[in-house]
Amino acid sequence: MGRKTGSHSEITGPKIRLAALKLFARHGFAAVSMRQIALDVGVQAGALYLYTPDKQSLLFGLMQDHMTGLLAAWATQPQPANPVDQLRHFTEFHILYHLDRPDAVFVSYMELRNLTPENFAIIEGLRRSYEDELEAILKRGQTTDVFSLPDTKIATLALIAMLTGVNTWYRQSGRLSRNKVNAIYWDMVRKAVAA
Amino acid sequence: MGRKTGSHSEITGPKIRLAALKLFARHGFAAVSMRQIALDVGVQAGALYLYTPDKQSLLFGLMQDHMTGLLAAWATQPQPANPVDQLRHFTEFHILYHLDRPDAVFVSYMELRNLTPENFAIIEGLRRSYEDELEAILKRGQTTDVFSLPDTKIATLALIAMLTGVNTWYRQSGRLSRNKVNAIYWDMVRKAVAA
DNA sequence: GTCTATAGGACGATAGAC
DNA sequence: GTCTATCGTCCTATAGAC
Repeated sequence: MGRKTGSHSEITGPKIRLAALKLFARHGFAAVSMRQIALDVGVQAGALYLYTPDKQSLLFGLMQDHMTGLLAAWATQPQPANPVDQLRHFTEFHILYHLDRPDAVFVSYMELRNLTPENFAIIEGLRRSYEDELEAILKRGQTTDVFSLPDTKIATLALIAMLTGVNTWYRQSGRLSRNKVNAIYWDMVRKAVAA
Repeated sequence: MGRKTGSHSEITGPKIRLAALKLFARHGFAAVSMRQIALDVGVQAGALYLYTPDKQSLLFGLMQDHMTGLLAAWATQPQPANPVDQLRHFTEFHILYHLDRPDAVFVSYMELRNLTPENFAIIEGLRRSYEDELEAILKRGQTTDVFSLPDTKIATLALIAMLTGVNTWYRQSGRLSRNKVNAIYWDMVRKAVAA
């Protein structure tokens, strides 16, 4: 209660990261001050620098963790036998993973231009790795003639853009369950790539 | 050359808007200062306020002009007879119009959160109007059984997200012509909504 | 119409007390 | 580990000279 000072950093680091993610998603990296983050956490601005060397590193860490977490989660997914099932699994995985982390997704897509060139290159590499996972599925289906695509790379980007778009309109209180959303998008994805 | 002062505002207004659009797209609204815009235009910061009451109005004007321009351009397009041709025409129109205005598109999609609530409501209304144009096409095709969609509203949002995604990767110097891009996307759009 | 100058405040980051 | 206090810089917006 009245405790104004003392050592209670148990979870200050994570709290800072969570507050920064929320505020960056809501107002944008450049529009959020270190003082606002500190206020949200309940510490003074100077205390933030015990946990991050600067504001840029805070942003980069959030984006890097999101992308590596996404890749790691996909890597542990079971791999169905045929390309159609693989694509369905990717579609559902992508939608659910992204719906679960709207702030991290938003920040990772919107704040790329606020990264230093070095940090930008790293995040772009991780994003490319994720795109390659989907493109590999499309290529396999193309080879076995279950998919028909004029350009697998562009199809990859088009599908990811379409699927990630869910985050711009989905609301938990809306008329559609997550399963229903999955079904609607899978119907379009399946047909879009079909032979 | 040496002219440092005097009256030469002939095109200062448009120059300010163009510079602001470029800088907002590149660095983000919150990260760009009025001084940077003035430097880019070649005037002092104070002079900007002859053309805009404040920074917020500058942003809002850019976004409003983009959205009203988009709606006006679509309104003048010829309307093909059947839903399939209408959808193909919308697909090509959307891709080309957006590829021609990457900065305005980027700002209009990324800076929504930097609008005041009143301005946000206006831009959202314009965006909704544009979405309604596409949904009307999908509904007509659904009625005549040439399209089969579980949910026309979500299909609308999914298609627009997919098409607008072109702007994230297209480069004029790339391997694909705009016509080829149109063809690739139309192939996927056509199949995605097909009965 | 544009300039110079500035008011008034917020910013990122650091230093030193506790 | 957190605080208070502060440095030096930058910000938006305005006032008044030309």
